[in-house]
Amino acid sequence: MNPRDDRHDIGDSASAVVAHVRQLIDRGALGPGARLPAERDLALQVGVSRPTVRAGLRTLGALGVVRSRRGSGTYIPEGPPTLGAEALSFLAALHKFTVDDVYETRRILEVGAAGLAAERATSEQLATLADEVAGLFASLNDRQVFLVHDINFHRGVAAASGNPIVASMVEMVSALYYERRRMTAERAVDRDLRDAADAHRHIYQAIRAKDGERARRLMHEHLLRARSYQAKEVLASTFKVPASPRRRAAR
Amino acid sequence: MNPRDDRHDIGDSASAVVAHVRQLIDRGALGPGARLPAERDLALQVGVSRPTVRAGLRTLGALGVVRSRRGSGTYIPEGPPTLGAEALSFLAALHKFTVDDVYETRRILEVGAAGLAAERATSEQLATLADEVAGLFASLNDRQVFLVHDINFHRGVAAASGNPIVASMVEMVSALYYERRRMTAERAVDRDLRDAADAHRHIYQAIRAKDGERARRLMHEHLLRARSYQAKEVLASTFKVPASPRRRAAR
DNA sequence: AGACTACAATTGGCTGAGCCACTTTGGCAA
DNA sequence: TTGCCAAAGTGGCTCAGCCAATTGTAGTCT
Repeated sequence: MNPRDDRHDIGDSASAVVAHVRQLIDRGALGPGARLPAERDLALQVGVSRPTVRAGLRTLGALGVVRSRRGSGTYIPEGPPTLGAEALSFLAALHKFTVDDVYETRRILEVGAAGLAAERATSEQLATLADEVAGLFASLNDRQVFLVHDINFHRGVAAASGNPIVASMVEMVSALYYERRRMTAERAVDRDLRDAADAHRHIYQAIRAKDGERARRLMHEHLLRARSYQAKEVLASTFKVPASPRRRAAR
Repeated sequence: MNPRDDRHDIGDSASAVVAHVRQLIDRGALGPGARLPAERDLALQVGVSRPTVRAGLRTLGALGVVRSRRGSGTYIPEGPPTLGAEALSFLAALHKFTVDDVYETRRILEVGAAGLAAERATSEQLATLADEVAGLFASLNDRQVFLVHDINFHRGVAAASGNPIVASMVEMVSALYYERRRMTAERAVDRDLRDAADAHRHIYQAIRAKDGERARRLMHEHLLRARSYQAKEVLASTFKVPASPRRRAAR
C-alpha cells in the first residue's frame, strides 16, 4: 500500500522489523494467539532481506513477544502475559545477586500480591491454591515435588492478585528462585517442610476469608522464615559435608 | 562444515551460542564491561556459522545481556543491572494493561523500595534525591521537565533501596509509566504539581531521617494521590475537549 | 616535538541464494 | 469413511560476500 516506503531510517534495519510488528500490534492487527506473516512475506512488507527479518523476530522472541514453530509459523503466545525469566537469570549471574536480594524482592512483591489476592481472588483461583496446599502436604517426603508445589502456590497467589504486571514479575523472581533452590532443596529439614506447608495453608485461609491484612502479614512472616530455614541449611551443610548417598541415573 | 562433529544437539544451534556465552559468564571469563570475542571467532569456538552466532547474540542483546557496537565489538554493559523495558511495553500493548494496573504495581514495588531506602541510602544517593526534589520545584511551570524529575526521583529511591532486583523492576515500570504519562502530562493542574513536589520532599526527608515506616506511608499516599490526579485530568479532558482556548499562549 | 590527517585492519550490519527438517494439508486409495 | 502419503509451506541454518563504522597507526604538516 505504500510505494513510497523508502528506507529513510538510519538505524538498524532489524529494529525496523520490530517496529513494524509493534505497529501491527498497536493497530490491533495482531493479538494473542495470532500468527505473523511468514518470514518471506514479512521481508517483502518491510523491505528488508529475510535474514534481517529473522533477526528482528529473534529479538521479539527473546522478549517473549513471539514464538516460532518450525514448519508452522511465528505466533504471539496466548495465555497470561509473561516476562521471560532468562533476562533476570543472566543479570543474577552477572551481578552476583544474593539469596537475600531474592527473598527481599519476593517479600515486597508477594506480600502485596497476597493482599490483592484476598480482595479479588476468584473461586477458581482459590481452588487452585487449595490444590497446591494439598500437594504440599502430600509431598512432605519428596523435596523436589514439594518445591514445585511451593512455587506453584506463590505463582497462584500472584495470578489471583488480578494484576498482570505484578503476576509476571512474581513469575520472574519465582523462576530465579526455583533455579537456585532446586539444587539445594534436598537439604531441607522435615520439620521446616511441615512448618512451610502450614504457613501456606494459613495464607490460603486468609485469602479465602478475604482478610487482606492477615494475608499480607502471614506471607511476610512465611518468607522471612523461609529465608532463615535456607540460611540454616547452608550453615549445616558447611559443617556436615556429607557424601552424596544416592546415585543418579545418567544425564 | 562437518556433519560428524560432536554437534548432535537437537535444539537450536543459536541457543548453543547463548549457552556458550552463559558458560563464559558463569565461569567468570566474562563480566560487566568485558568484550566478547568477535563474531567470526565465536563462530569457530562454538562450531556454527556466523549468522547463527549473530542470531544468538541478538537474543542476548534483546535480553540486555550484551550490546553490539559496529566496528568495535560486542560488550557486556557496565553500570547497574537493568532489565529491558521493551518487553513490558509490548506486554502492555498486547494485554491492555490499565493505568490502575501500573499504579498498583508502583505502589507495591516503590513502597517497599522506600522502606529499604530509609534503612540503607548512602549520602551520595540522598544527595541525588535532594537534587531531584529541587528540580521538581524548579520546573513547576514545565510539565515535561517536571515529569522527568518525578521519574528520576522514583528511580533514585529504587536505587537507594540497595536491592538490584527491586531497582531494575522499578526501572521497568517507570519506563512504562513515563511512556504513557508523557503524552498526557500537559493536562496536569498547577496545584497538583505543587502538591506532588511537596510529597516528594517529604518522602526524601523521611528517607534521610531513616524513618522507614514513614517513608513507606508517604510513598503509598503519594502514589494513591497521583493516580487520582491523573484520573481527574482524564475526566476533565473528557468534558472540556472541544473547548478550544481563546488564546494559544499560556504554556 | 606535538598535533593532525590519511589510511588500513578489524568488526558488526546486511544481503542473496540455497539446502534441510518439520508441519500442515489435501487428495488418493483401501 | 478412514487411513495414508506426497507436496507445499515454513522456520533453522549455512555459505560467500559486500558495506559501514570504529580504531589504531603511520605519515605529514605546523
